[in-house]
Order: sequence, then C-alpha cells, then structure tokens
Amino acid sequence: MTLPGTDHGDAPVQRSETVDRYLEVIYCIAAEGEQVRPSRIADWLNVSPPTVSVAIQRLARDGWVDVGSDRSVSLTETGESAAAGIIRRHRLVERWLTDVLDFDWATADIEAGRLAHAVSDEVLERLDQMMGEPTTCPHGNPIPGRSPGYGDLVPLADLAPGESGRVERISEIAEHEARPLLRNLGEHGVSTGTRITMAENPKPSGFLDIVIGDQTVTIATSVARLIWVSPSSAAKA
Amino acid sequence: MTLPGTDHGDAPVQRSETVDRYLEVIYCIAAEGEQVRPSRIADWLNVSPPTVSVAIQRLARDGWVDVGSDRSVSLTETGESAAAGIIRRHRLVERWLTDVLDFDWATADIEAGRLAHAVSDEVLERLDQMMGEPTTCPHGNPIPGRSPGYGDLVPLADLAPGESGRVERISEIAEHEARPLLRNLGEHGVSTGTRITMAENPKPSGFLDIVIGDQTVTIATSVARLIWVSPSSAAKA
DNA sequence: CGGAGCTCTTAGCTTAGGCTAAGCTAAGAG
DNA sequence: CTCTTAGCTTAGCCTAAGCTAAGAGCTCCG
Repeated sequence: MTLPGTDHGDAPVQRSETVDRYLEVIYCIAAEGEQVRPSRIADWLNVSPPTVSVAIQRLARDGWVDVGSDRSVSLTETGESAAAGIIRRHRLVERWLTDVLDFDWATADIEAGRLAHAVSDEVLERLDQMMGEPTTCPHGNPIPGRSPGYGDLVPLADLAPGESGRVERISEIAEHEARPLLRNLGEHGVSTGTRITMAENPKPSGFLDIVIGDQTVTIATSVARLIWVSPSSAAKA
Repeated sequence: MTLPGTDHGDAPVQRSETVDRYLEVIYCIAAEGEQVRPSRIADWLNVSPPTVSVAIQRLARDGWVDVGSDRSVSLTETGESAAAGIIRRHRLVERWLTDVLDFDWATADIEAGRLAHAVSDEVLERLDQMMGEPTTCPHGNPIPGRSPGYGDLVPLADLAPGESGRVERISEIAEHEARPLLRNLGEHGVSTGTRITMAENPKPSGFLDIVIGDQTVTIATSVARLIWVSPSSAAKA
C-alpha cells in the first residue's frame, strides 16, 4: 500500500505507522540493554510471532534493522536515528498530555502512541518550546537529544537495607510488561520524585519490602530492577 | 489489513484512517450543498478515479454511504455522524494549531488532517475545554454541534456594488480547490474579520473587483461565491 | 446520427500487514 | 536416549488500499 501524496520522487523516506511502532519498541527494549527478540516484540505490539517474523524481514530489507546470527534484532544507524525521532515525539507528546492536558501517565502513554506518528516536526518543535524543552517523559525516561537533570541512578533493587533514594525513572519495560504492578505502586504513591527506603529483607525470595512514607510495600525484585533511583546518603534506618 | 488490538469482538467500529479521509471529504463537499462525485473525491484525496470507485464500494458495503442511481454519493446516518465527529476533530485541532501553536491557516489545515485521526475523544474534550469551546475553525466553518456566532451570511459574490461586508467564513471547497488563489487573497489581507466592499463591476466577466482597505483586487466570481460575508448596511459607496 | 470526449467502472496487479497451520531447531525433562 | 517445550520461520491465505489499462455509458457537437 502506498500512502497517497507521499510518492513524489525522493521524499525523505516516509515510514508507515506500523514501521514506526516496530522501531519504537525495538529502541525501547534495546535502550534498557536487553536483547531484542521477536517474541518480545510480538508481546509488546500484541501481534502474532509470524507477523513479527515477516515484519522484521521488511525492516531488514529496508535498512532499518540488522538481524544477528542468533536472530536478535538491532537497529541500523538509520533505524536508530529514525527511532530516536519517534521516541522523542512520543515522550514530548506524553509530557504535553500530562502537563498541559492533565492526563495520568498510563493514559498519556497510550494516547501518545497513537498521536506520536501524526505529529509533524514543526508541531513538535512548537510544543517543545511551549513546554520549555523538557528533558524527560513523565516517567523520567530521557527525551533523545536532552540530558536529564538527574545524576547517576541505581536500580531500586540495589539499595541496601535502610538506604533510601528518590525515584527518578521508571523504565519503559516496566511500563509495558508490568503495567498492573505499576498501577498498584501508583496507588501506593510511587511516582517520579517519590522517596523510597529499602526495608530489611533477610533472605532473597524474589520479593522485596520497601518503605514509602509510613507504609511498607512488597514488590517483585524484577520490578524493582526497572525502577531507577538517585540514592541519598541520608539513610533513615 | 486488520489493525492490531482492534478485533476484539463487537468493538464500536474502528474506522481506518483512509475511511476517515473519505468520509471527511464527502461531508465537506456535501455541506456546501454540492453533489459529491467520485472524480471530485479523487481530486481532493489525490488518488486515481479507480481507487475512489473501489473505495466507495467498500464504504457502501460497510454502511457509511449510499450511492445514488446517478452515482452521486451521500452519507448514511451512520456515516454522517461519523463524519461530523471527524470534522469536529479536524476543526478543533485546527483551532488549537492556529490559536495555541500560532500556525497559519494553510499549514494548520494540512497538519490537522494528519492529526485529527489520531486524537481520541478524551484528548479532544480537554482541548475543547482548554480553548473555551470554540464554535468555528479558523476559516469560520462551524464545528459540528456548535452554533457559530455570526448570523445569516451571503456569498461575497452577491454583494451589490458599493455594499460591504465582513468576511466570516471561507468554505472548505475554496480551501481545497483554490488554495493558491486563497493564499494570494491572504497576502492582500483577506481573512475572517476582514471588511470588503464590492466595487463597480459594469459587465459580468467571470471576475469581480473588490475593495479591501484602500486596495482594489480582482478575483474570480467562482471564488467569490465560496467566501461568505455578513453584509452591513453601512455602505461606503 | 455518429463520433469525441468525460466520467466512471471493471479487470488485473502490487504491497503492507494481519492471520493460522505446520514445520524446524535447540534445550531441558524424564 | 527420547520426548516435550519454546521460539522462530515458512507457507499460504485474507483484506485494505493504492496503481494502470481498457471498456462502458453519457452528452454534446458537428
């Protein structure tokens, strides 16, 4: 299918919305340092594995990704810069939805997914200016091209008992793969800026107790690895 | 092609972006009281006549339009309300682009075309509230469900010599079919709110002289029929 | 009245992007 | 050593939506 009005000679490569979605997902997973596997893409996009298989072939054919001998997918330079643009759009739109239109995170993420592809560079620049060039999305993930205001972060899971930190970033992986857990945490008041203290966790069990305000909450260690905090020396053991 | 995540049983009819574009065009042309012919749709959408022919069959099959014995296309009740929703989106987004992000009309129209489909009801409501529930798009065309603030309008072409009026509405047809002419007029300062006086036009020639401020401009009568003004008795012959 | 020229449709093709069914390979269980 | 399971691909099918080429049906004009 050729999009109408987009086939005028050497236009600067008009990607389809589907291609954008794939690039976005691949970028997000890779950005967390994890291997990008077809099945994971299928999960994120809610399509069947064969669909992903064929889509990856198209992406590779068109120079967006390389496929490794172990079938892992990585972005080419072209794909990387395209994906960064898409992510930038997504995160700026998300910021606009939360900060200007007062949406909650989860809804903003979903809405941004649909909006991002439709927003032109020009619109994006003006939104960006209007919001004072934010550096991160509402979950604290950096907007490509900007340096977020926080320093070095550590995973919440790595805090020592009694150590506390300020939540700065909740990875997209948590956002996609542990959405219900995150909502649950949200109800306990966890969001960027929240101060969390690690409780005593005698034996490793796959779960951790953390202290938020005067409440103790138990979360999966795997989730705690996807929440990044700036540790503070002011422990309140 | 099935959109992913949209095939869960009896979802409230998810239209493709293409269907939206067709419905929008059909609504716009019909709203000006003109016959909707396939070739015109093809012109507006910049696709080939056979493409439109087949698309209309799909639209009819899915209950969006009826095709008359003379092949003219009209919206069904369902199609009408879907189209009204699309137009509402488009015009509100256009308003936002011009009023909040300071885009010019022509650019706003193009951007809105791409954005409108991606904007959800929820986002739209908030935009609407934020802008104080505007009643028209930047060219003065009413937003479905709202009553524009102007009274009865007449086509600019119908003003008597010496009579003047205030431009209130520039039809979408002019916007699409006479875009260069409109831009030209824009350079002469014609936009909604502009006061125009009809000059003496001795013999009908297909062109009309009009007076804007201290300038006399000649425009095609056909274009002058697409610009609607609220006439004022304060003639300044 | 017959042809020129529009307009529209039909026929036939292409690509994207979904799906299921059926395979293959590699790794772990018994 | 065999069997199962997970993960991926191939094969084959579908619809949407675009295209060109070719033909049908008006309408108008000489």
